[in-house]
Amino acid sequence: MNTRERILQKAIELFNQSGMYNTGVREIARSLEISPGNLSYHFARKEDLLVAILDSYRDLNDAIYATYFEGQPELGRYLEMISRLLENTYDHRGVFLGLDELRAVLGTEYDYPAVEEKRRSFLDRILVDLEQIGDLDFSTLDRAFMVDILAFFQRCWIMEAMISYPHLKKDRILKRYMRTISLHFAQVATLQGQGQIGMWL
Amino acid sequence: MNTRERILQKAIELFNQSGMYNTGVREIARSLEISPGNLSYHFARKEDLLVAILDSYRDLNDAIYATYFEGQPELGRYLEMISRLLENTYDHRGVFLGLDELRAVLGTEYDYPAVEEKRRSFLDRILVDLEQIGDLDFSTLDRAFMVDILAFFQRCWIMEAMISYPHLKKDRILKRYMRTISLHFAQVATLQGQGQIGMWL
DNA sequence: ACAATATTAGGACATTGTACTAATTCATGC
DNA sequence: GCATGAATTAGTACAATGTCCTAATATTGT
Repeated sequence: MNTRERILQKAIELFNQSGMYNTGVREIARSLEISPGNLSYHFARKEDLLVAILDSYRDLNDAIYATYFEGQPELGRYLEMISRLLENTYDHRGVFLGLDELRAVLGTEYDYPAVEEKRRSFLDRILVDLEQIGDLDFSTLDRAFMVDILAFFQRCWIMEAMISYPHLKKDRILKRYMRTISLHFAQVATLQGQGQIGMWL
Repeated sequence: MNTRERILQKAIELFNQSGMYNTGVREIARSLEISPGNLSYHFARKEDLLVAILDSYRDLNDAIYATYFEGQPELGRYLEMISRLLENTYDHRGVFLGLDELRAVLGTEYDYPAVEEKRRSFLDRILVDLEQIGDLDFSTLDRAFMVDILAFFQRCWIMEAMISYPHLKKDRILKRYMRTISLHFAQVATLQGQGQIGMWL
């Protein structure tokens, strides 16, 4: 692991621990036993660290989606994928709490609308497939509204989690929010689909 | 308006504009034409500003709830109240984006779990009333789950709004999220209730 | 081996939040 | 009317921060 990667790893760790604003670049450098100037060489601005972490987050997310799309559509598999997405978000939670900086970066270095659009189109495609194989049924609830709900949930849950349940362990938090999202799916699941939800409730 | 109130007002304005972390105490002082020392006298730490803004937010929220509870329960009145709650949140949005600081303050000066618990109990009480008068029907969707959904929404919408739609005007944003919440109510509204939702869609 | 490039260390700089002191204003007693 | 004490204000000092610059060292390619 080269220096750049070590810095990134440590930044993620410290940001998750105490937040972006409470973690100084000197603290990152000190805990890696490198000089501030060295850190500054690899990441000129603190913002660059944030962008790099966001990239890492997005790459892992993409890989998780890719694995799902390789196999057959199935509600059970989809929920499993969501749980991996939530875990990835949790592991990068530090950057999602520095909203002030995040806002500054979005729209410049990081193309957030594109990420958002991809998320929505993936969601829609997945729901269509799940309806086709008979796991879901959108006769009582508009599919577009379901996409809205899910997209909103996936964007925001980590913020609520860190504010409302900062003391809970990772497992408990993930379990809690997987339960919530499963309840949403229970609303639109067919009998066939219901069978694949039970384990998350 | 005394100096303390002027500072508070300006802090809310500047925090909303550029976020907590991008607004220095000297900038607040300069735009009020007072000395940094004077500001430091009224608010020793920047955190104290945040706490004061949160207090202002909570007081206005309480007043809005109080007005609703003075009258008769009705879905239309409730939605109107929600729109006022959303507006109040929007007007204090600056502090909700400084999540790092927010987390530090919550649990010490500001009793967030209490606020949260109050919100949930109010929500539950309101939904019970609306079911009783025949505007809502919770035979298909658990009322507790509806409380979860609404509480989650009210906590998080402003963060999504500032990240996803930073360019939109206040009116458009409020309209958008009132539509979303109305769609949630449409799921559990009786025919009698449906009539009071239309104007928000 | 040497030249060119990449990496590292150390420190300078402006800016930040905060703390301190002295000056000024204000309110309240007589 | 004025003296006294408290409240408010201004100005500045301080440590810590993010950023930048320069010189030294390590690495690479030929």
